[in-house]
Amino acid sequence: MLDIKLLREKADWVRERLATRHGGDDARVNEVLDLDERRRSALTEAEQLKAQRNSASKEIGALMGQKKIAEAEARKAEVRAIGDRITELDRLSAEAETQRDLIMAMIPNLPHASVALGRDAADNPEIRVHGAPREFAFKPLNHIELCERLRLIDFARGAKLSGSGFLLYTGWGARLERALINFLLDLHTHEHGYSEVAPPFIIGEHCMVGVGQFPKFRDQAYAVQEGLDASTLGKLYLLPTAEAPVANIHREELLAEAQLPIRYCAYSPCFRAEAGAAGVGTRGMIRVHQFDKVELIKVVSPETGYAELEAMVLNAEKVLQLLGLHYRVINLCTGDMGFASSKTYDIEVWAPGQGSFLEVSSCSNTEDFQARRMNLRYKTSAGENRFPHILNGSGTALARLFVALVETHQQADGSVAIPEPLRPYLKADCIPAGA
RNA sequence: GGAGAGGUGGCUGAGUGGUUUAAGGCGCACGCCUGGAAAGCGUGAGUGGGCUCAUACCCCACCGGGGGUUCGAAUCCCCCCCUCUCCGCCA
Repeated sequence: MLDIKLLREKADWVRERLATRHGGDDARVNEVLDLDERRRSALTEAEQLKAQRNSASKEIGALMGQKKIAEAEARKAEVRAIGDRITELDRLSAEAETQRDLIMAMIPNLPHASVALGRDAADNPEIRVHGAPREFAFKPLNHIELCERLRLIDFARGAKLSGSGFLLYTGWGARLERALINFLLDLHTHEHGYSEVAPPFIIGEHCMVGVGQFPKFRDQAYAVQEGLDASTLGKLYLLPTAEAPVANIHREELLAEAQLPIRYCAYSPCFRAEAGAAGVGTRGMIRVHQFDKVELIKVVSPETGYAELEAMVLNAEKVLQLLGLHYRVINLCTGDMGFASSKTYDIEVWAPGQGSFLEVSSCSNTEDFQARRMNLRYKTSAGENRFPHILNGSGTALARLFVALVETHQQADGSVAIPEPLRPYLKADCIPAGA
């Protein structure tokens, strides 16, 4: 949510900034300003009348105390008329406010000044590259072939259980997934200073609104209902990312400045309906309805927000470095950024079997956009209440990391070598070919 | 799911229709006092919104949330949420 005061005071500038991003050019700024004006004029009049009524009621109380019943009754009749007008004005201002906030909730965040202008993914500047694609002395297999040969994933039975887009990890595959989760959590908690949290996987609608998933992307979520009781539908959702519950941990709170910075990491499965994406790259494990992810969340002061973002990207990159993977970091241009973000870095890992980069992490500073939506504030030592910056980043997504790992470290004999840092977790230095 | 008890400021705890601008206490900040402290005394302190150049005044709202009754609601009525105790069910 943008600051309504910013819209009032710098409407033209806001419109300009919004126009640089995808979906930002149809933001209904004028409508918001009009509703805001209507709200305030009704509110101001209502408040004046309420002040009148309050003092009149006090007088009536005094008259009653003095047993001047007739006089009191006369005043009552007077005030009753004011009451009707107040009811009407309250209705008008509440209506305008609801409408205003409904539209405000659909307006995306403003891009940070350092973000490159652009239309889409083709305009994303590359920030840095680590390593190089591995050269193979044999013809490398893609992850689907590898998973089938090594029985890491049973694609057919996964689909049999839940439909296409759902994976059944088996044997070494299941163990590798679990090893990766533990490896990531340990790395971020022990080496990078995050505290681990384990959130609910089913979350309230307000959490989705708080991080900006709703109302815009409601059709991308799985809604749950209790049994066949349709009246419970729409209240709870399967989380699309741990960002949704974890960023909301301190919603509606007023933190002390000394509590910042807050750094959380959390493992969770992520559920995505991927509505409209059916048939696009649905084979294998690159785009699925459920995948595991370790998420990083920070709540920090605005002064440190962007330094914390840079640090977060490095924390995510460390994962790929330790696993011996080739990757690049890109900066999403204005036209390619997500709804709630002011600045986003994506990390893409090289997958030899695909011959392409796969997005395994997206690190964003949402500035005060999410904090405002969830009413999370902190009190400065000077006593001022401010909205903190809220950052989120994948550290990292698992399914695609799994793909890059097995495709990159496959051996000529059909086995998959396990990078040294991961060995203690898998309790093995390779996934054997004959498994 | 059933029965009961609760939800008031940073904490505690009064308040069942009108000097309550939410008593009192604890804690907090500042000041006085003191060689310094404690005690004591005094002052101050919440959140959001409106008006505004103003973070100055003034005004409105806020006692879990939302409706209602009333000239006036923390207080009365209705619905919902949460916490606790017991029962049922259950990993």
